[in-house]
Amino acid sequence: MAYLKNHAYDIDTEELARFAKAMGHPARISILRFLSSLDSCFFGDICQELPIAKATVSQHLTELKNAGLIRGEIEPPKVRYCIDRENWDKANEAFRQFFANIQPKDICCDPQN
Amino acid sequence: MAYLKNHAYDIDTEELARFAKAMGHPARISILRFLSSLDSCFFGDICQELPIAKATVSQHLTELKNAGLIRGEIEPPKVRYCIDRENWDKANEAFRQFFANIQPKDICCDPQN
DNA sequence: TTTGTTGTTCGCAAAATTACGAATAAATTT
DNA sequence: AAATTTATTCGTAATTTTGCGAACAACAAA
Repeated sequence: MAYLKNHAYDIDTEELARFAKAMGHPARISILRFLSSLDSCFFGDICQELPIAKATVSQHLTELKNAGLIRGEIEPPKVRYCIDRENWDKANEAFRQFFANIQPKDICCDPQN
Repeated sequence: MAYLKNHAYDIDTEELARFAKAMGHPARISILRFLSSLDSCFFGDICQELPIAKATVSQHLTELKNAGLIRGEIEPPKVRYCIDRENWDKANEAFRQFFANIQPKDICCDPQN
């Protein structure tokens, strides 16, 4: 549901959430792992790696494209996909910073620490 | 929708996707940022930070708990929340490895590189 | 021109997500 | 005992997500 106020969360938070959301499904993690393990490949190659129908794979690819994590270019009659380097690095940095910002361990409340 | 086959994706992929999914909403990123900036705090403190109703905050906290990223313990009549260090580190490492596994830049297909 | 290959889009259904106010539960305070 | 504080749960609604098969579009090959 869309918020009435527009900038309810700050830009960095929204961006990190968008990257995380795009990665929030095992099929999409699989696609990203596969694509990041090679230079590029065709839709059909990705399809073979996954236990789901091609229509569904296509949907997941669209979501990853919308999040900026991958690119696709038509090479008739095929479509070549690859990681979008620029945004991949951006996402990497966003996650890195996010996790790095935690308080030092010795002053955390958690009784198990 | 649940898959018919059980182990359709490997464990690491499922785990990373679960962490990512939990982080896939700006309210939950905000909660995690807030909690990781201090040792611990009460539900009410978190609520004040967010532009949504307390019932919704409670739901988001439950999701973060289910993903293992936070903990909550009752201190009547309040509830104290904090980051789950163990799983936080696990998630950090999972994301770090995920992004690190990409092929070197010079052999990627992307024409913009 | 017909046929085949490749991948997206359409139409649909089931389930999950996000959100809220009201009701509830649990404990303390008055 | 009644009232207050704190946070969760319930009930409900709107939207999004996930998934599939069938239909479609675009191009190549026969």
